[in-house]
Amino acid sequence: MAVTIKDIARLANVSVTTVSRVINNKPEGVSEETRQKILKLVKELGYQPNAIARGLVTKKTKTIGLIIPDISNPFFPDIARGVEDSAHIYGYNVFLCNTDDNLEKESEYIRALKEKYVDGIIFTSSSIPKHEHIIELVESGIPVVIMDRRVDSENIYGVFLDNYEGGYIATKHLIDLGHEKIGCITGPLYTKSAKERLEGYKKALLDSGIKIDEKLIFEGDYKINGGIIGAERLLKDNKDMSAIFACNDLMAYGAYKTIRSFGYKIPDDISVVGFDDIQLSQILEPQLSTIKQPAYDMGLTAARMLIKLIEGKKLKKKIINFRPQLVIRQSTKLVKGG
Amino acid sequence: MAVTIKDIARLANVSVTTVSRVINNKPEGVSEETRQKILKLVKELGYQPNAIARGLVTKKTKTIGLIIPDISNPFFPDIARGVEDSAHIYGYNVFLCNTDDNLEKESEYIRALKEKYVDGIIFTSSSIPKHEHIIELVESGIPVVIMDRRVDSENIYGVFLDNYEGGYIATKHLIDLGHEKIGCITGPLYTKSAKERLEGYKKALLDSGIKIDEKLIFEGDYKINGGIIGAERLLKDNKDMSAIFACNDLMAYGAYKTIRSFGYKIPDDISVVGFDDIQLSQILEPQLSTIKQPAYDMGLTAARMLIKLIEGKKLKKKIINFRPQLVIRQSTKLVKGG
DNA sequence: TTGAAAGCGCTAACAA
DNA sequence: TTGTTAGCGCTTTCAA
Repeated sequence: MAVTIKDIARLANVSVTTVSRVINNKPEGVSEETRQKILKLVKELGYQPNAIARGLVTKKTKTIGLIIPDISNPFFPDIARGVEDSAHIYGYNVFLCNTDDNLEKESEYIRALKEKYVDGIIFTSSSIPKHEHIIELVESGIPVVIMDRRVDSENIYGVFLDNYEGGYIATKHLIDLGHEKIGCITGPLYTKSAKERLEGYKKALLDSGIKIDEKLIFEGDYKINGGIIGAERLLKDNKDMSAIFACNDLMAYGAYKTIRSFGYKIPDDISVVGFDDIQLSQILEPQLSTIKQPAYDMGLTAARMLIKLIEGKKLKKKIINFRPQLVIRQSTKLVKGG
Repeated sequence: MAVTIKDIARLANVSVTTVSRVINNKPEGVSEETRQKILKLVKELGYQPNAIARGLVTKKTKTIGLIIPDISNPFFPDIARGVEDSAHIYGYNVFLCNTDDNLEKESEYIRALKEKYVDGIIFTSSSIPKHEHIIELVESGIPVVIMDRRVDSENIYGVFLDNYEGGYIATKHLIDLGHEKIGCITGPLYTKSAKERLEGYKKALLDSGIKIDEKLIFEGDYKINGGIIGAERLLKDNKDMSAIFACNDLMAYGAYKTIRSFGYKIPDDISVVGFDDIQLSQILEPQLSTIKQPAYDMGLTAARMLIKLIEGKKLKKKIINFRPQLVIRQSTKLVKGG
């Protein structure tokens, strides 16, 4: 049986109220003498407040939920770390939930987190087509911050990346190097991020007076395999293609494999640009030129927003857009004879 | 104000006890008729049990804590995913805690998790030299499963990898390929895993009648940088070295960089073996031969053990040792002229 | 400065 | 089969 506030009170000859005041650092209402007496007992007995009991009366648990598709997708650990660091600073703990973008699991976790009275939820999902349960979640009154993959709804708080701009600058970089026949391996086009990156790609081409060729566009899956298959298709259909924009790094890795298996060299024969800048993109040979998403910072920011929301503080903005950044490494090069 | 058991009771004209029985699926003590009536109301009103209130009385929260050094270290996401999947199956949620192997943070998280009355904790740390707080944690009565990095104490439950064997088979693989001058970049030697891998390396050499040369051993840090520096030192000091055993994949990546910067080819000039088999080891060029740690399975198993412990079920073994497995890819090759 | 008492939402003896 | 009641450990209102 753990020691409780009652035990302390009894031993100190005071009421539980007084002990509670000391435990919670209420500045007034306790004489310095009794405060010291209580603090001493707390230390001696190793008293630890029971957060469950506290939560029952305050309705606050100092706990948030982080709902993501999959922590083993290399894009999410940095986000998770950012969220957790931020939470830890403010004294919160975080529940990790993996949904695999599965609607049912999303609902399950939302229900479980609500039952456990988390103070707020950070939510990422690509299930855009059917997101009633997200809207419902948001409207249910519990503070929610949406991350990374955009959701349409009024009064939503969110941390996003400008995917359109990312697609634009990735493509622009290739164009600046003289490439004109630029392939694009997109993400799954039911996600907003994939659509936006593709739009950015198209706009960059148009702005440079290059015609959009549907044969140069392949719908991938944000996974390595999509890159493998996508590059294969693109290389077969477009003998004169000199560069590929893979809409995430994982697919760029897949493209690397295929390009090599075709006997081409990167970047001499084919330039490649990725998207995300996950850690290992610097280790690949040749190091991948890519669009950096500040995942850690986004996590940090999302948690900070959420906690401000929880604690009723004013937020300057409901939406914070992070700007992607071009990181030039070794996988892109001037077009041959360009 | 959320709907409570009381509301349901009032509307159904029964006592809260009866409602509680239905909510908790107690098989007896409720007529089918009232059960249906209550279930109907539960649905209509969207009643959700309050896990906090429940936890206060039952002392069970259906929550576990996962304490790891750093989720953004590529070795941990798979473990975390395994833990979370297992937990989810049994109806538990998991708190994610990153300690950076910092003793103070470890203690902080342990305290916080106890205050939140988690039912159990899965703990990973490399802070072997000063692990009184871990022993204390274990003795405090809360179910604990130690993961990956071994701790010495009686009655500890744990899921470990046989690092000694891993070090042995990695080295043996190189010896079998004809290598004799084999460098070793170890992990931080205050960790047991690093020591064991090194011991395995030494034993494999001795078993083959090869003398141990301290100049071929470099103490790294399990990070990319350690691999970079370690390979540099080893290459400079040992002109005839033909292979390197890097005690984790991250350091192997670092070694790749250095080896290339020296103008050597992998595996033609220098063979490299890693340890862990994290996802991206298959993507590197050349693909890394390495020792596979079944991280996901280890996570899965650790959580399953913990939950059995929590629920008072019998455990066959207190310690489960996973066996490492050699995965031969393209970074190892017969020694030149061998 | 201090304390009495109510109550958060639920479970679980025990009684009917 | 059903209900009464106490109590989990804490915060908070109100009164002293």
